[in-house]
Amino acid sequence: MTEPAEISSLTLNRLSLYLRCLRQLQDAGTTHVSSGQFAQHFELSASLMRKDLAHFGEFGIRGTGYRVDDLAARLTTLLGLDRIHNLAVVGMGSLGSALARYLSFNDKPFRIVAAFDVDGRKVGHKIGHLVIHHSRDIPEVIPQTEAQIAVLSVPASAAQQCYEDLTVSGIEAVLNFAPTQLKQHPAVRTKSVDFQINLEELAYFLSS
Amino acid sequence: MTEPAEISSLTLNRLSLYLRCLRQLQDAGTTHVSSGQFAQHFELSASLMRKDLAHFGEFGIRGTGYRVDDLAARLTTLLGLDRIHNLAVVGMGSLGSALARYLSFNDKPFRIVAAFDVDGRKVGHKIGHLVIHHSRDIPEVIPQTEAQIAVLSVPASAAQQCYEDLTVSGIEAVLNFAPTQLKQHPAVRTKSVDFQINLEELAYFLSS
DNA sequence: CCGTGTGAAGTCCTTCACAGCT
DNA sequence: AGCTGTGAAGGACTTCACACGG
Repeated sequence: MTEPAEISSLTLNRLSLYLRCLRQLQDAGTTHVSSGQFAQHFELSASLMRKDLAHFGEFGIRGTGYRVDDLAARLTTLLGLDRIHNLAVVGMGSLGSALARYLSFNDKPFRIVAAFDVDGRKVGHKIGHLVIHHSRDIPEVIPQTEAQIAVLSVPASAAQQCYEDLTVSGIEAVLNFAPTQLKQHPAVRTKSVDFQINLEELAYFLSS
Repeated sequence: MTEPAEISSLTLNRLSLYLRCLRQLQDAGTTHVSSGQFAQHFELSASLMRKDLAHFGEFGIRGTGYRVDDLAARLTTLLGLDRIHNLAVVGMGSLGSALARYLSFNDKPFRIVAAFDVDGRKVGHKIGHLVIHHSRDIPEVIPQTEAQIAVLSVPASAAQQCYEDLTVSGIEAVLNFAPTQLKQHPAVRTKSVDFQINLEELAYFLSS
């Protein structure tokens, strides 16, 4: 009813999605919405949305629906997006730089506090106001920062080593972009974003 | 037994993953592997792997396991990765450029045949040997190429419009990187890679 | 005897359908 | 009357456990 027993990834990801959609409604000036209208507009499931929300309590008004501002605010708090989370980016190749740039827009609840690369030509240079450290110094530098989450955007061949350096440096979570199956550390929450596998899935269904 | 009834995304994604792992074994010189050894080495499930493969036939030898080369070859064919698939990249910002660069390594079964952006300073310039077209010309240019899959890496605000232009131009599949819920076209297979939502999931579980 | 291939069991996730609140 | 919140039904995915082939 009130407290998260153990919430599934799928539900959590949808909650993020709902919040994003609610913000679109806010921008459009919509103040109230029912689960049915919401589902139709964004091509989602109304009953699933209600079930997802039910994990955390009651958010709506029977007979009326949901107040957009209220639901958005409550989801923001619930997901912890009213706090700033500090990130370390490991691997400042083109992907790492793109992610860093994207995350540096400061209306977001994420802030980059450390950057690493193995390339001697990049080390010491600045990206924004941030010095790039050598990857070998991860265990030394991370504890001096408040970084909780690491974004791992190194080549597949270097990913496992970097991952392990991060785990010993006290990082709490890792978002991996390297196309490799990491041997996971149980105390570090780890997710992979694997665009290659998604592309291969699409390719499978093509006619020719 | 033999023919794909209707294969799930989850199974398909794992098949891609198995193939990737098998290639690591090939590089290490391993010629034979049982599902148990494989699962232990890569932290996967042995019985699930066998079930996944069972969708497509029999691949192993009872009492022995799998021949690495053979299984890798059969998965490659099965997933259609022995053919080249042509891509269009829409949105040549830092993310689109990073993806383009990554995909241009030519041992991969993907080849970029068209690139688009709205930025007048980029249009007409070349990325590698490829001219960047204006996004408004998508419906005109795409049919002249053999592009089957589009990679959509534009800002969220432009994603829906670009998506629709792509669908009318005859694209068969879209891999969306924009953090927005697309209104999907039924004839176009569409997947989203949403790194923001994954990051928010990690943030949820952090202590402070 | 070992490991695959596979029905059956179990678990997790989604949809249905309706009681109850507004 | 309309819509939420929710038990119960249904479906999808994973794990179990063992018959069978090598």
